[in-house]
Amino acid sequence: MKKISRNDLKLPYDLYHKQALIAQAVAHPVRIAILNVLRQGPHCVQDITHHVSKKQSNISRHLALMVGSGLLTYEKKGLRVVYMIRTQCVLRFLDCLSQCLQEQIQSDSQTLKVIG
Amino acid sequence: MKKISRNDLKLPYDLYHKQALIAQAVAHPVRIAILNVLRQGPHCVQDITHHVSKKQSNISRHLALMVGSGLLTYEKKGLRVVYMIRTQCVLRFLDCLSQCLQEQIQSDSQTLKVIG
DNA sequence: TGAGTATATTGCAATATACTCATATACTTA
DNA sequence: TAAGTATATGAGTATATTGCAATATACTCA
Repeated sequence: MKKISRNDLKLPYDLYHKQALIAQAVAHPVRIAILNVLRQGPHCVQDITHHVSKKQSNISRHLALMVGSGLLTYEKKGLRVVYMIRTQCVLRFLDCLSQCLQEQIQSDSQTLKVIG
Repeated sequence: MKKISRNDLKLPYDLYHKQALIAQAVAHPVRIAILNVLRQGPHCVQDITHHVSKKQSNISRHLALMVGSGLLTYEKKGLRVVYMIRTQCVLRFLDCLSQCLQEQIQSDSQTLKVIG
């Protein structure tokens, strides 16, 4: 996830790199679980940790990563830090993933039919 | 829908894992570049390699990964192996990434306005 | 101020990923 | 069959990611 090539792909490659960072930020089961919690509304770390049932330090790391990638934002409320989804696109993204799975399953069963 | 006691996320977690695999398969600049080539239509490895300007072995591995994740499929045509996008969702996925970037930029400039 | 709570960060160890070179495989055609 | 071409793969190395335990930081309230 580094090196940039020299020719006509230089411009798009930079764009692709940014897009990859976003996809990467979603590409982990724990992070998807977190996003599905936050989809219901803002939650503090404690609540998220409880829902996802992973260690707090672990959750904290994943949250920091997603903030860094621009997927999430947060507000400090006293002791609590309340995380929330930053842009609508993240939700579309999740829906897109669901649809992908669906389509793959359909495509698979199609293949099965053809094979017999 | 029965209720699960302690680890209520165990079931979805399996789903999230599968979704993460799909996101992961897209989460690399070279793979996004490849997808944008294949979006124009089926291409053989040679062509893709030329467009993306990376080593053939490297491209080959990325292709194999995306086939494994169900994003791509291929047909052997003599010496050539022609790769193509398997399901429409992949294209929506790419569009979604573009939109994400756009929204993030908008959100950023919004923040700038508020601050300064 | 000090105890208590929520969150973030650090230092590992284990594992996964990416890249490259060299080589193997599969196919075509002279 | 031999030579040539397109693609895939093995092996080695470098780097990134993940999870956990321990610790640090930040905040609240008595």
